[in-house]
Amino acid sequence: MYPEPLKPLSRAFFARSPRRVARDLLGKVLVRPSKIPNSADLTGRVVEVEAYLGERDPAAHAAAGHTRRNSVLFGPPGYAYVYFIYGNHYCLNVSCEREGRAGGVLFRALEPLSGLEEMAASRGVELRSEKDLLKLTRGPGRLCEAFSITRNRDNGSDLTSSSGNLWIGDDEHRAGRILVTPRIGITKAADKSLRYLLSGNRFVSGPKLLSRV
DNA sequence: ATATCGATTATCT
DNA sequence: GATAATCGATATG
Repeated sequence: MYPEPLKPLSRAFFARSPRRVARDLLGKVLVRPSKIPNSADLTGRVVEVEAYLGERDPAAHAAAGHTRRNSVLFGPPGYAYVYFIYGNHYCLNVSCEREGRAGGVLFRALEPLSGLEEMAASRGVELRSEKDLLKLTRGPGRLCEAFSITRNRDNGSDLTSSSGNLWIGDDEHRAGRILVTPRIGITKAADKSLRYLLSGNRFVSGPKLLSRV
């Protein structure tokens, strides 16, 4: 299934700028141990992320300063920041930088690898054709629903521990060509190019990249 | 194919 | 009271 066994990423991996963490997260694997006995863990390869820079980034939740909601972003690196948005969806980030300095990376899309049936059940979709795979983890709200990620369960959990119930692994997969574009779904600082994605991967969210005139 | 809009709630002004 | 790091449904070319 994987080129190499999955090894959790180190704390030091996340103790860097969100830009570098975001770029290096492409190709890594998000892991949710299955809650159903004897069934496959939920795993997906990271194919699209966005960097959020901290208090000086108007689009970042940290821009408002330290609040109860965003406190994970100001804590140590490698922890899950999960928030609820539009009354409907959760989004998953991982904290970066160091304690006291906010920064994070938003997971925008995964390529599902294992546990697809359980993901489909959580998403309420039927897997009839190849195209249905795109409904599982393409988009930040969708991937959270597929992995049953909620604020109550997952906000503040350590993503560097393979004994935790959500973590990020490295199987030494080589990421392909990386594209950098402006972030999407935001209104502030929408011009900054802080979205990183694997070129040509069909699980990347958003409109297809066309040559703009 | 792209465009617009409603859902539904935590958070902040 | 307004807004939001979204999604899915509906409308229209």
